[in-house]
Amino acid sequence: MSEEKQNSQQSSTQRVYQEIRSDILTIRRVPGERLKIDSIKEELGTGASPIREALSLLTSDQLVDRLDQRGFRVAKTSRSQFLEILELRCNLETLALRRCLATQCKDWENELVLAHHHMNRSNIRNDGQFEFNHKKFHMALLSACQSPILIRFCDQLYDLNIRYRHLARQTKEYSQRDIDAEHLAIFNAAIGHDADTACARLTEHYQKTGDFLALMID
Amino acid sequence: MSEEKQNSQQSSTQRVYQEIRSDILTIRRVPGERLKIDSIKEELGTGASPIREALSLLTSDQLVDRLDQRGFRVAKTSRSQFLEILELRCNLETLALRRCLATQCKDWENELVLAHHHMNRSNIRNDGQFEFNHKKFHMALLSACQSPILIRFCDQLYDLNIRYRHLARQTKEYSQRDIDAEHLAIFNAAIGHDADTACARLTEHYQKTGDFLALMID
DNA sequence: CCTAACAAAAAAATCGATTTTATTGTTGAA
DNA sequence: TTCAACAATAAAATCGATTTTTTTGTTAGG
Repeated sequence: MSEEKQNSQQSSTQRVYQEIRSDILTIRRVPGERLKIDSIKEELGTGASPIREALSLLTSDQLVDRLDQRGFRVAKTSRSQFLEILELRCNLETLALRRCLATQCKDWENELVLAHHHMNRSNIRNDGQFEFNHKKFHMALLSACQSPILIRFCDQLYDLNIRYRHLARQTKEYSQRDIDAEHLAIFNAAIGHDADTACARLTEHYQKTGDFLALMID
Repeated sequence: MSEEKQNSQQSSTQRVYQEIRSDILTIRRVPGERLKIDSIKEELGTGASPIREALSLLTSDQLVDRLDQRGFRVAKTSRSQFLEILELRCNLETLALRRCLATQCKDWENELVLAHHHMNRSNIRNDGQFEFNHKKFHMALLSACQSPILIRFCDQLYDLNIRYRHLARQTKEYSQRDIDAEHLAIFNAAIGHDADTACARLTEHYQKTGDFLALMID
């Protein structure tokens, strides 16, 4: 009902933006690939203007490169960028997490509990929402840091990293490891207001996933 | 010669982007102001498409807000955002600076020496390039950190901060304090490979300017 | 065989006009 | 007076066509 309304209200630019964004994050459009306006026009059944605008927006997400007078292409990936993202996430997210814990905010705890629960539920039921709820959980850890710009940076880095997960998945079977336990350890430390442990578990979590993925990339 | 060529080569979108960006950074377009396509069309003598694209690019810089179906406006400023930028800059730039010092790169030192020299020269001669060279100096401090994304974040934050300097300038006389000495202290510590001192001087520098500006904003 | 000059094709960039959506202003009923 | 419904206006969003620019392909000269 409200979804239908939203759908018709949503601008063509937004629709194209979401569509191409999702294609890039899941490697349906591969790194380095040219994004021809005419082709996309046919694919998505829309004019050139919304497409160009959507691609412009995607350049700010660092998911698309704009070459003046030579069109757009999907941003390239590289092993060095993967490691760069990993390190930045560890740095920025622990910074944000520490601030959340410092504020002692009840709303934050509640949000975090729910996010963790939803993530686990998606995982058990395998309802196809795990990716979505996984991001929700990680962002919930940072949500009370009182710094919208920092949150934005972390959000961007999260999305940039998704591509590498998909790249690794293509290469080999992507094991579940014991991600649940890792999440739980972060969660418990956060709820227990133990900043040092929470940050340590968070960076361990990223580092482990990182080591695992790094084997498969490049 | 090559400038003329570049000028004609430069796309209309790029020209509009630079133009509006500069207007926003210097408060010629004030925070919150609506950016009407038609008005800008007349002002800059170009069509709607390049303008919409340029504005889309500016949203990624966080200098413009896009309200779906309701156009664009100059991003608002606030005291809390000012403090947020200040704190993030201290955190991210010291992170980058430490990495530069860790790499022991000769090219970096040379670049830094030149940037510092150019900044001082502009200041003495008052050649109108100080703003430009000041940014160059600060970015030179970070340039060898081996993390393009981190540099990009710092660059964005630098530009976001410019607006607050201009806002403060409008309010009252903007004193030179002893900025030269502060820069020199950072420079010397960096050249001397003293990471702790360099970072301390850098954050002091920002904090001092911050305290000064904070009095005048809001 | 290689290269430079040119022509043809493809694609990007831009424009002007049209369509859609939001905003403003007006009227009339409670 | 106050509010709702509607009409008029203004602006955003989009489209289709045109203009530039780049890329590709071909030929002639060395």
